[in-house]
Amino acid sequence: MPELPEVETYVRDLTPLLHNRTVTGVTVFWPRIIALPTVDEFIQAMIGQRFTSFGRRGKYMLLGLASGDTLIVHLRMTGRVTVYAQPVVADKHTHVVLDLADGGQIHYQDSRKFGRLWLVANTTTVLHKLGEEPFAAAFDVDYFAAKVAGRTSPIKALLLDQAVVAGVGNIYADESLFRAGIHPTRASNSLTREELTRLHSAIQSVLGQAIDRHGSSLGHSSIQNYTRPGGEAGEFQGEHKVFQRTGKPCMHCGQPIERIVVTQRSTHFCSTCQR
DNA sequence: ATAAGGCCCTGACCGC
DNA sequence: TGCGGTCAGGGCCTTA
Repeated sequence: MPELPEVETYVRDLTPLLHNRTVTGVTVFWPRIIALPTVDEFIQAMIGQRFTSFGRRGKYMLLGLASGDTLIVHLRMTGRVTVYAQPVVADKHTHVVLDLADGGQIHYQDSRKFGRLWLVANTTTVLHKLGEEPFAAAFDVDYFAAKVAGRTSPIKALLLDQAVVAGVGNIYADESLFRAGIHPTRASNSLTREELTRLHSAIQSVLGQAIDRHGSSLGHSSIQNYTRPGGEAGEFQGEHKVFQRTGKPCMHCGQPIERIVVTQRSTHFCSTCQR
């Protein structure tokens, strides 16, 4: 599942592959993938566009175009973007193909069809509800404490709320809570200032380390498993302390890692180390 | 205002 | 070998 570190890796890998390349044709096989504007408008507006800048906000990729518009891509669960040097036959999971002026192609593939593309003049149209970026100066302990204040839902649910902090998903929520020593079902407003400080720090350090290791590649299927745009696996799965380690010994205390469901999401933790 | 549940999708997995 | 049923999961929407 692409979360912040995986999306950041994607953007960094795509930058040299797409910089200054121009779109000359667009084919949409599954119209629902195009969130904005209409499919016909998307096709017309993308033709002739040149990629000029590359960024990320939360789990959204921001591909800036010479016109000033931005192509926003959210991979959700199973989205992939692959850049080919020559035209390639679209497979059953390819939903959008962009032809490039030099004969190359960009394929958007997504077995679950949850991902979306937007073409917008102003990115706030799509991003306005997001909370702070985890590495922004504005994401300090005071901001975090203010967002948590008065919230009774489990702290795990707050970490997954993109309006609190942008980019944390199921993997990095569990890993952050373990590193901070906090039980995932704790009521958010029961955390002390010291615990919030530990959790804030854990979020930044886990995400930073995961970016350095190009994200986490998990699962068994080549379709479901996240890989970088060039097909390489990430390396951070080897650093996971709890995520998908149910029944295995805690690396800190040796007790088996437990799995529960918190707000409809599988949650992994050590009941000895996390209180 | 927050919180909880449904929805979109389909590959993987399980039991028979 | 095949079939039906269940599950996972991000973010948005609806309902309480």
